[in-house]
Amino acid sequence: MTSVAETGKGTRKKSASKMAVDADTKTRLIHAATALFSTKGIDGVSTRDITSAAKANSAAIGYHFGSKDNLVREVFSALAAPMNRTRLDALTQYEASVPADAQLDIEQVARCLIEPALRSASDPGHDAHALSRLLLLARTLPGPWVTNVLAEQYDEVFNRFISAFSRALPELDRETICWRYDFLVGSLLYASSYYYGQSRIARITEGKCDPADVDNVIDQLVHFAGGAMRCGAIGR
Amino acid sequence: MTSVAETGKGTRKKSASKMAVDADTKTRLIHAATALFSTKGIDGVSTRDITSAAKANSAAIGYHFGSKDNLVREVFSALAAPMNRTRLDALTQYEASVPADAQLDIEQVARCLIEPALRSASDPGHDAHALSRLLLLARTLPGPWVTNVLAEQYDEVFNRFISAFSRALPELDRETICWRYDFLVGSLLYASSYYYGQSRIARITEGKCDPADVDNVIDQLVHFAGGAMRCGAIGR
DNA sequence: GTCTATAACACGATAGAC
DNA sequence: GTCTATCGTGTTATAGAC
Repeated sequence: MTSVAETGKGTRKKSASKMAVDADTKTRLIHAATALFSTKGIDGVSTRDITSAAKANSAAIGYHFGSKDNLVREVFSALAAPMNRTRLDALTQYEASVPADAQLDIEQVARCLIEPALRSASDPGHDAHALSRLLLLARTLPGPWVTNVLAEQYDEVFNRFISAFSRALPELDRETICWRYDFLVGSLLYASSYYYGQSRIARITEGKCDPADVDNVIDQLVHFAGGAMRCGAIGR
Repeated sequence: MTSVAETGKGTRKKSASKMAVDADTKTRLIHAATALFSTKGIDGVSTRDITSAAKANSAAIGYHFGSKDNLVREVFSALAAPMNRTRLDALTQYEASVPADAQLDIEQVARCLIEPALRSASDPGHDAHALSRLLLLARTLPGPWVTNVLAEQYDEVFNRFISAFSRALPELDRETICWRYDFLVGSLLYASSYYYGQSRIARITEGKCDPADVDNVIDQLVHFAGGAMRCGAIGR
């Protein structure tokens, strides 16, 4: 762990000295791609845009990733994994703070899901700023890169949060909870889209609803989620 | 076509006889573009894809629309206008059925918004099947075509439904209602995306939640909307 | 690993015959 | 109003020098 263990690779990587100190080409490419995808989409960015932004030559993507599509896959995974770890950690921590036989609080559970997403989506300096847009793209224009990657990154989140909501809402059947969870994800992604392009809601409400007040958006959405989840199942 | 009637070319459109019986080129282009955009996005479809699907020659889009972007605008408007007319008509009709000084029912108002969208999104034979995807694209990748067109088509819907929800929820401030309305739009668009590509919710719930049962999806979402709208404002 | 150069093709737009 | 042909530019991917 401390010494040689990590260097053994096909051709010996970087002699274990500087990791991301001055960012090697591959890392720069990933960062540049992330930033560009977040503002122009995937089809809207060419490999040349990326390599020139990363100050690499135009063949670098082919060399390091094989294809543009593989690059997209790596970018997406690199964004989704830490975001979901944050969510799951927050949920774990909250669950640990509640007695084992007690009900969970719906809003607290919802907050574990919502806050990390909106917090990073609203921060242009945060890498995960791009993530919600990639997720919306994955939903709207499923390209080849979507396959498996979405499932790998999100199935665990789904299962953990469905369990938590079930524990918060013991009287509600699982099917209803799954529907509402998914609807909530839609609201969350949509709200994340406030933070690129001009947001419609600010214009149409003449600034009364201002996405820039992130804390308020989070509170509003958490409350929205609470009300939606809490109401009784359909009697039909 | 038996004689000379169809040969008149210079000006003089179609001599007012057959309108869309055998679909002139311009109409065929719009239909082909709608279908293609709905499955491959806008950047994913070339003008040549459209003209060949419409069995027109490759210069037809330039001639009839001037540019690809104008075509996109026309496609979007042609889809959004009737959809929103349906929604507004449904709302008008419901409002007319309620005494002037009475409260409106939240679920009924929500249903006017939700049902037309999901009903057409889930029907592949319906032109507006493509609309929700274009709307998601407009949110994710705002291209030049978005400008003004979104506002023209949706501002009235926003204002009318905000008023209706306000009448249904007199104790709630307008700002909160606007937030919740917008979150609800996110859920609705996301739910519409069930109907292209493979839907995640069916897989992950092992078929327990099946988008193919459109009536159920509508009921679930209407109920979700009711619960979310109804709960009290944030006390803070 | 980095670079130049280019292959091989797709794009939107348009000119001009019919 | 429809067609062919093509212009100019863009794309991804790759071959080969260093």
